Amino acid sequence: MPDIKTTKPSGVNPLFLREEELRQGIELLFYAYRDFTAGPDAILAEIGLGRAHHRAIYFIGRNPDITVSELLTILCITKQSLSRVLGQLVREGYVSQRTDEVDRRKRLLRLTEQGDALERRLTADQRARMARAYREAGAEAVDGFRSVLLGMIDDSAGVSASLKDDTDPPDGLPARLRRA
Amino acid sequence: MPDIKTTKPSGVNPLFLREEELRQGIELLFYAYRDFTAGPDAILAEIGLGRAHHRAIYFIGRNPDITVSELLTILCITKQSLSRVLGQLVREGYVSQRTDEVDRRKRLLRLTEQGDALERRLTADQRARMARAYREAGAEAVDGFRSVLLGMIDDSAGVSASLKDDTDPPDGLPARLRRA
DNA sequence: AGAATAAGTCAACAGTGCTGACCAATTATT
DNA sequence: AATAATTGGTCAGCACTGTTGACTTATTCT
Repeated sequence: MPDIKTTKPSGVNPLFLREEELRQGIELLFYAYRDFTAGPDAILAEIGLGRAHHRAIYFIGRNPDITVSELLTILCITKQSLSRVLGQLVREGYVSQRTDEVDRRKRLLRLTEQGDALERRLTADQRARMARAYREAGAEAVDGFRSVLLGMIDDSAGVSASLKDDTDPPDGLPARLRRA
Repeated sequence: MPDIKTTKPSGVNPLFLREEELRQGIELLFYAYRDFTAGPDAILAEIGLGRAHHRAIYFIGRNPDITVSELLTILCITKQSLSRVLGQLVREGYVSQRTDEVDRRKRLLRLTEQGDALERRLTADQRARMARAYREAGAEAVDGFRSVLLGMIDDSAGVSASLKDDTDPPDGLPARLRRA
């Protein structure tokens, strides 16, 4: 039976070290996400919205004139799930829709001023937290943070602009939305 | 209007760079978490469980003989929410409860063999993903990843063993569960 | 004895995923 | 011109997971 206390000393079971290292990563991600969403969630609850609304608002704000199907690609949820959220945001004046003149099937989404105000209020919380963590950890750590997270993302999944920063989009998506 | 393509060249608006940097971090976290939970979720759906069950199973497996209130501290949910999930796990044979002989109010939680098997199956997916990202990014990046995530966690919130690795627990929690 | 703690229970509600079955407008294909 | 594919939307129902609020039961601490 392997001694569970031989973590620090050198020359012990590397498989155990690896396992422990991975589990710490898993837990860090859980805790960070838990605390990362708590702030916005509290604000959202006050105005009768939820986390899904925040996500939609965030990515619409980040990608003005995004279409519904592009948003679906990013969020990885069903059209029906998004529809409920988006409909509510439009009805309550956070998001505006207009028909694309080139392809009149498409609805181009934008934040209204009210939507933009809410987006800033919600994300301010997260930006502050992220900024604090970046500042405390240092620039080098930030690079590591980003490259590990990037490696965890499915290459086939939808990703918003400028994360996987290739020279230009080789796929069918519009310039601001890429896959990899 | 600021040129959105002047990210790389030096000597441009540092506030814009900072904002962009923070937003990329926010998005990376969203995408990573989205893809990180997708695998286990699919397995759980097959057997009629959800993500909350995974969390409970994970932390019980990680902290054998954890009590209900300690688990609540980690998960940051209400007793009623946990009760529903935990009751189901006990009824379906994934988790065992026994009374603490020292303080007979406490219920010590453990995974059964079946629970342990499910835990391994669920987490295997996440470990593999984490391992791949670690391997691709390198040891130095992993350190950065960890220190940034650590900085994002509320110091006052509940955290499982061995993350905030002080010499020993200065608070009222048992040795294996710490706050910071 | 009385207060505090740990756990559990019942009920109701809200948010957010899902499937399945449709409809309508528009565009692309043959 | 007819047909197919795409884009967007809707309604209904269901499951999971969080919330409040109100209580009960054991057990331990003061």
